[in-house]
Amino acid sequence: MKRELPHTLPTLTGGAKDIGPLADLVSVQLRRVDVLLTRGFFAVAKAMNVRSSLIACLGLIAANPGISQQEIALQIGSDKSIITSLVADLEERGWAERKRAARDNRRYELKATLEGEAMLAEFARHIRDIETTMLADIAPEELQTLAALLQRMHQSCMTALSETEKG
Amino acid sequence: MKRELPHTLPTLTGGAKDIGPLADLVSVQLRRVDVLLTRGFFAVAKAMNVRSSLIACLGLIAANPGISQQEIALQIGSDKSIITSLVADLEERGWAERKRAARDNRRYELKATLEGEAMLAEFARHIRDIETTMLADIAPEELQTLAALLQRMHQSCMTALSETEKG
DNA sequence: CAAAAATAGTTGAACTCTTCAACTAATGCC
DNA sequence: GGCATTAGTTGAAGAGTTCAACTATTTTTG
Repeated sequence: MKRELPHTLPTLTGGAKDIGPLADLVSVQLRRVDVLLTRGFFAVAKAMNVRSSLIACLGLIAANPGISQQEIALQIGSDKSIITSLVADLEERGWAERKRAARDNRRYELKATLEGEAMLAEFARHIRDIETTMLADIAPEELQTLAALLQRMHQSCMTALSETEKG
Repeated sequence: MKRELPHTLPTLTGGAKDIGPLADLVSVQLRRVDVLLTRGFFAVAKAMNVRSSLIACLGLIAANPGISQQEIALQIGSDKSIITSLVADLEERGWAERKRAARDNRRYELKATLEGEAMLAEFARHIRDIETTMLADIAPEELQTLAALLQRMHQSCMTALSETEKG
């Protein structure tokens, strides 16, 4: 039996430390929480014996049937060669299928299987449980506010990035 | 000159995709934004020729003079062996110093040099600029609300984790 | 229409980062 | 004094990423 959590947990020695002169940066604040929440994500992934990137990949496929590997790579922000191995893995596990696109024989059209969908649902359920525990002190309305804000932040970032790209 | 951004940018093919059945998870929403914001962080780190973890390490040292490598490892959530190489790197660059603790000759007491502090300040300035651009659509009050909420979320996560640990 | 350019996907090599176990040295405890 | 614990170092093994080269297919274009 391996360790359940990917990192040694911060043991809060002497309470929370000052995290330094970068503490007022949004990206630092965000990451600080993300690191903790992601522990849960990794723990579940490990318990279910999958790479966490596999989940992200399958999630995209389930939500966008017919998506190509190239599009997944762009969406996830990784190299297409990585998607090759992820999709192969998904296929072996019977969670996704790929068939050549009718109109373009280079592309694969990916879709999730029923088993894949079920697996995603189970995964999501576990994560939800962990998040409920971890965010016990935060009111549901606050989480809704957060979700809406994060949504707009994502949009704002994407806009800025795409302008940088062409500019 | 290498690429400025660590990943190929999502090219928004056909607008934002549905990210799937995990979309309502807080950790997924958070990570989605974090990934984008972190691009800026990595870009600056690369431009200044440092590993981003080096910055995190130096930030902790600057904020907590006399901190030990062990404590840094706990705080960052990585293995102590990694801190060894990070601190060695910081020392070579003249950004931090280590001397043995008077009361405990096993520990190092780390502190940032003036150059280290200056470097951190410059780094923070660059990130702030990027964040300003990326989050142009978000009002300052909203970012303050976010910061406060993230602060409480972090606290809530830490509490939950420490209970899991002893329970 | 044929040649050239671009796109989807695969493969493998180099690189980085992380994890883990083994080791030294110093401290604390009975 | 002997034994367990803690701080730090080192190196090997493993996972993940980047990158370039390659095949096959489509699109562009002269």
